[in-house]
Amino acid sequence: MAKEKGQPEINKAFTEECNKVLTAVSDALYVIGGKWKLMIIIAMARGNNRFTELQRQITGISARVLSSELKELEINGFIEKKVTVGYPVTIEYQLLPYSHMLEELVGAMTKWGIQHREKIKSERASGGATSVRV
Amino acid sequence: MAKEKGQPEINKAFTEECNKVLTAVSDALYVIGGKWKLMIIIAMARGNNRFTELQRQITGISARVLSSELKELEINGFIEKKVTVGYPVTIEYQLLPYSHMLEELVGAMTKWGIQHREKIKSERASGGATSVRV
DNA sequence: TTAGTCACTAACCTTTAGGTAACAAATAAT
DNA sequence: ATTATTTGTTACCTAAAGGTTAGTGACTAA
Repeated sequence: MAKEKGQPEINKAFTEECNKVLTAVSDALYVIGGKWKLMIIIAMARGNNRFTELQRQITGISARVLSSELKELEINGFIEKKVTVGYPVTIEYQLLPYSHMLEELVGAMTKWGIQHREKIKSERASGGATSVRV
Repeated sequence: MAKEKGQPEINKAFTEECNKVLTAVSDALYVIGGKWKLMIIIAMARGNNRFTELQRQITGISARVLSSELKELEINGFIEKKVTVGYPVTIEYQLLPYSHMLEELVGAMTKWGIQHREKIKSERASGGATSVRV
């Protein structure tokens, strides 16, 4: 079937565009991948700025994990830790502008997640098992 | 500071919207999270439909992982395995329509990933270490 | 005949993400 | 005086993700 001998320059352009996208997505997943990073940013964007608030809003996260994720987010320039000296000392985390660049991504993911849940629900309702053939 | 005594109904609306988004994102991450799922879908959308093509296009993935990820993608309705009987038997994977609903998400992630890489590069160039202050 | 490709699978191992529990220092509430 | 809350840290452990190596059966090319 002449394998990849035909249209070599078209193939190459495709491959390059593909690599560009793959690299970008891989980069993104590297910093915001994992179970919690986006969730923390989402909760903070909705006014949860204290450690305990975050722990309450994000069900299932433990103090240990929240603490280490906050540190990573700070190192990567997404958030800032603000310590207000006084009695008592209060600690607040603030989103930095860089976090807002994630809004489009979060929006797209939210939209997809809602559609996905709908799909699963309607599949359950109509008794359609997730098909596996061959 | 009257903590959460003021504006209780506004707080509640915020919390609920927040929960909705958190649930949606969590649902999305559950099915398309991880290092490889999106990458496979991206490569397939660009014409890589054979096992070996995918292995070549997606640098770093092993046969074992590719095989198991393809199975999961099939179970979740993203792709389909097509076996063409003949000499030799050929096996092709096809994206199902459901995969195309990920396009917006992939687009947003690609865009962000590219911006992120630019940011890192310019930080490196200007000698700015990723700041950590307490 | 030998070597190579395709599409995997099995067995095994390492790494990392994340969970659990306990503790701590300070202040607030009863 | 005691108990609870806030904001974590530390040590330990498990489970899941993913990597490595080898091998298979069917075909193809040299």
